[in-house]
Amino acid sequence: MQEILTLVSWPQAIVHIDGDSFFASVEQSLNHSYKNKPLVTGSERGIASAMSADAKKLGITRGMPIGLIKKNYPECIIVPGNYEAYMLFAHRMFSIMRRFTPIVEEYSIDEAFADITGLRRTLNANYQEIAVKMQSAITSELDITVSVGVSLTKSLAKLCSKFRKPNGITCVKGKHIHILLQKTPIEKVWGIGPNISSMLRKYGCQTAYDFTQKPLPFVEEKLTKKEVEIYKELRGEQIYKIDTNKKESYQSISKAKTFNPTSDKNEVFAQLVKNIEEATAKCRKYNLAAKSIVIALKSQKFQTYGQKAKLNRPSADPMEIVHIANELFETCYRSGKIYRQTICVLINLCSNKNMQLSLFDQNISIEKREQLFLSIDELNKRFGIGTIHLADSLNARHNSLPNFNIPQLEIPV
DNA sequence: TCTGGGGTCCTAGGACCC
DNA sequence: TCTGGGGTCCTAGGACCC
Repeated sequence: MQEILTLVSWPQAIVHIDGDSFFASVEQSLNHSYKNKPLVTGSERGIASAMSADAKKLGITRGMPIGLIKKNYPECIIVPGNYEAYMLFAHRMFSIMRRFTPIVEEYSIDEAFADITGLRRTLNANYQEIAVKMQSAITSELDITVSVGVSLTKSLAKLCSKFRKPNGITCVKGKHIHILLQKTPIEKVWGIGPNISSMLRKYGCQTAYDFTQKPLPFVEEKLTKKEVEIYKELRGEQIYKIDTNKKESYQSISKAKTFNPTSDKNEVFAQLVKNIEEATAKCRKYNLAAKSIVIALKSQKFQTYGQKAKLNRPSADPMEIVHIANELFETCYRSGKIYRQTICVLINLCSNKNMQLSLFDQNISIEKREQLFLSIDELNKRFGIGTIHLADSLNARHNSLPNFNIPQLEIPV
């Protein structure tokens, strides 16, 4: 038996904070009449995105169709997602954490890590007390609850925050890590999914502890770099640093939308064009341009057919991309087949600054079009997404006309 | 969970070059 | 024509996350 390393109890202290049913909690914080009631968010997507504790008690789960919830749980409050509010709450949560330490990583909309190593003296409290202070500041100022984990590494802190939920706090120092790991089934480890865990179970690893007791050469031989890193993290060795950089760019941007299954070619293509418009708009928002695109169609039977193409030049121009996508679409689309989703992925993104124009591009028309789409972005921002769109996506929009008195403008490709 | 939407990173294998 | 060895880059696809 190998001993898990940690002669010192706290070589480093990492906090992980995880919002409890975050979207639902924000809705309840904003509207007190929702408190202590079953509530789900996500009506605009047709499935439950998040459920309040009372909704969970009824048996409502993530991904459950909204129609089914309405039918079976008429008492449940159903609201559309309000992402701006969720982001605002997230920002507040992160700033509260930054009062304690500048080393904060915004991991997702409802999760963050913080490094509080060495702050006991400054803050005049032990690590657990610091975590408790963070938690109560968030709860009292935002009126939501969060679960908190503290341990030696990000992977361990994440296990801790999951250990007691909701509104829990779990603090595990080096000499007690084995207890936490023994109570953690292998598939609950962050980064170990169904595939790797079923493989590890075949080698006798039922719990995270069993995994950490395998010799390092075994892990290196049977698994990949990622699992080796997780193995070390679980043994208390810090591999993943806290990344304080804010996310400001993307490797890829995708848009997918499920619709009522149809074999109507024009409608399927219109759905694709709509996705392209939305993806390229996001691309322009971040001053990015795509070097390649992928389009895919998902059939009613959940088979996916995709095609990829390189663009002549990096672009975020929907008219240009629709043109290429049209050719790809023709090779994917099978007449008579019923489709339920189209997907557009912009990949190999680069900055749109200093973009090289190819020899044959007509610079003036490209610049004019860029101006045009910037103006359209501004209008869509002011009056609502889809106020102005390409004529090709009209067939995908008949159910979602905006309800204000601006005529729909369409731009022919 | 008869299955929504948006991401990231890693690896193996092929193409191509010296 | 056969053979050797090494490097880089790209791509498809797997696996996982929230």
